[in-house]
Amino acid sequence: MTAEPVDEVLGALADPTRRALLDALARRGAASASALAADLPVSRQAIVKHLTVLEQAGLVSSARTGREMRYTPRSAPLDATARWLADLATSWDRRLDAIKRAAESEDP
Amino acid sequence: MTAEPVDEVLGALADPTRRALLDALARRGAASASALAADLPVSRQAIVKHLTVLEQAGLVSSARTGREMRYTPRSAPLDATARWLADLATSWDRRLDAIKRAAESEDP
DNA sequence: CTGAACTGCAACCCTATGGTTGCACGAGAG
DNA sequence: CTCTCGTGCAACCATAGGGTTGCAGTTCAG
Repeated sequence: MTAEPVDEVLGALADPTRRALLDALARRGAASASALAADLPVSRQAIVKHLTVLEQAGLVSSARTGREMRYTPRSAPLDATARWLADLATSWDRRLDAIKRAAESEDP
Repeated sequence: MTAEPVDEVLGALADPTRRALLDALARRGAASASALAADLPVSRQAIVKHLTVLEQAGLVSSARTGREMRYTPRSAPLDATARWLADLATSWDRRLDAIKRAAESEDP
């Protein structure tokens, strides 16, 4: 049912290290795994793993230049997920409102 | 740095079972753990654990009526998180744009 | 009063996953 | 040509966390 990209985005965003990584990436604009490893308190390998997850979620894109692997943040999935959340919120509100109104018109 | 509620909301939303649980809850408007256990393919105890996580994230509120514990979905954290994500997206865009412009005015 | 319906606590299992280290390989820099 | 930098792969460790079962305690229904 929810095979949509939102799954992966939420999963990716759930990890604090990954969020810090995205933050560092956005600050630099684009960077390699080794460069990012200098910023964060984890090994380069850990960062590579996180970047893989983020890329699968569409939150970063990778491009090789020579021996370097450059990662760039992608905002589109963020926007999509934000809309998804907002829609879900209004959907809840509508439903709860309907239920409340139904109860009011029956009880008293 | 990110001790904000967004942390917990993202973490809570990352789990598919939890999302299904929220969906069932929104559909019913409000329900007890036992009632929800009938809908989902997991034990009541598992559901209780999930509800605890969701409540800590502010996504549901609980109220006891007699021997029943009734849970209600809360949309506010969803909206807040949606706004957070949207803001983050625009922040990225601004930054990347600035970097790109800077590169253009220097290189050629 | 007795039994059924729900909740709450605790002990446990097991897999997913965040993290590490070590090594081998391709590509520039000198 | 050689040295070094950065990547990629693989094995491995340890904890968090999703899930279960069992049991004791409340609160309502008959």
